[in-house]
Amino acid sequence: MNKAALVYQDLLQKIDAEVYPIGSYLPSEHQLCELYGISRETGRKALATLADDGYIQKIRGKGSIVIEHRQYEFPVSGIVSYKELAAKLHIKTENVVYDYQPDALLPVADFTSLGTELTEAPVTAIKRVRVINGEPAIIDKDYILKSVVPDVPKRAAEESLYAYFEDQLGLTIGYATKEITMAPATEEDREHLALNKGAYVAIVRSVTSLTDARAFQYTESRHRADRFSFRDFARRTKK
Amino acid sequence: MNKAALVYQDLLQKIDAEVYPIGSYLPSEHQLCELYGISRETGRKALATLADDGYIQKIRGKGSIVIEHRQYEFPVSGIVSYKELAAKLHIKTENVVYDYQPDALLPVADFTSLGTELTEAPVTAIKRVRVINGEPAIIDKDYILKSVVPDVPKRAAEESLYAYFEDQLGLTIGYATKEITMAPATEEDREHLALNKGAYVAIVRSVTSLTDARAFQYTESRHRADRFSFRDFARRTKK
DNA sequence: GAGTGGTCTAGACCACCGA
DNA sequence: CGGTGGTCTAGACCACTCC
Repeated sequence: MNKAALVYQDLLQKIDAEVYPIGSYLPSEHQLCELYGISRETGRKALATLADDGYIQKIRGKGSIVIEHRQYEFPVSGIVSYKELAAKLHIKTENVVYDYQPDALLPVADFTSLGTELTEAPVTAIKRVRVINGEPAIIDKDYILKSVVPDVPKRAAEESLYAYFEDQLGLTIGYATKEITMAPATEEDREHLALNKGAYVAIVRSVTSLTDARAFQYTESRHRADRFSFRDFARRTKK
Repeated sequence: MNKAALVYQDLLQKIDAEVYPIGSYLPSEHQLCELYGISRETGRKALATLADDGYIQKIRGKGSIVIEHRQYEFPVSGIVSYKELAAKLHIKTENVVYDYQPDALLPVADFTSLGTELTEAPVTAIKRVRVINGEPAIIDKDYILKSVVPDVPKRAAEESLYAYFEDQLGLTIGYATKEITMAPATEEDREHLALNKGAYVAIVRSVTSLTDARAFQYTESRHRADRFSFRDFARRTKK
């Protein structure tokens, strides 16, 4: 880990432990240099990351004040493995794979010099129900490009896909785009999520890419409306 | 505007104009120094912002590749004034204020050394319907602390609250936290959004703060489910 | 080996805040 | 006025990619 990340970790831990409670100021940038034996720009990088993540607000002429920050929450936020979240929140969870197709096809948009083009790409298709504390809460439909991950064992889907990609295959997840919409529950939703007619579901569609910018996974998550919650922290961009 | 922001703007404009199309590489950091007459760290800051915003992916040893990025979308994304968005998207929009209380009270969580405490704070309370292309789409309920903004003219609510805060009062918006949930439409929702019984609404609750970390506005937006869409770009955080 | 991005430094000048 | 953060520089060393 680099110096800036170490300072970030240390400050964050001290914020959580209320060494620096909400409303108080962190040490000044000059003080951080002395405290950690770093240059000012390095300390500033740590502070910038804390600000990006919503933990502090920097105020010119005054200092960096600790602000109320978002908590870890369930179940949609950034790119965190479902299993990682469940472990952090001490939630009993289980994945039930109810459809597994190791050789499926998915229409994929290709960016060519002439524009977008639709082609069919070989994927592994997996449908799972996330059972939280004994109740079915989410349906996940995953489509994983075989050109990047040739084989996804059913066992990996029952455990954690992310752990399989990162720990077993050594892939590094880079970024994802997500879209949240909502719609009336379908027959399939009602069956697997134990919903009544007229119920709604929140739908989260996401495309996940590696750090080398290869998109390799498309996911559609369908959440019970009464269990769905999403939190976001946003900064005002200068005009 | 600072140099990094200028370079950011210029690169972004060239990405939009497909001078650097999706899948191509931006000039290297060394080349950026010569092109813009800047130091490397300044160029890196511009690139880092582009990466944060989801326009490029930096690949060590190779360069900065342009990736498919999220478009401007309606109606919830970052902190952008509703009016700003509508103008950018060329949408005909109108705000109908159907409730205006210049002297209301709102329970507010106070962070004291002993923990959180609930107190009642004087606010201006405003309820509006956002009419998009002639159809009511969103209810906004705004509560603005009188300790920060003593007076909110009804006229400002009909135009743009953000424009009033920033342009008229000289306040600078810093950041906001948002939470998205969904629930069955209430009687009030059905009346103002022209919904049937059994319909659902998406609810976006947000707290907005200034750059000096003073929270001053609480907003609850209730969206027609069939019109609601939210997009997000997230990077995988290193473990 | 040449070129790329990743990290870090030491120092400079500026703008803002508060006493 | 001293202390704070905001910006920018020129240079160094490293890790990685590709030929």
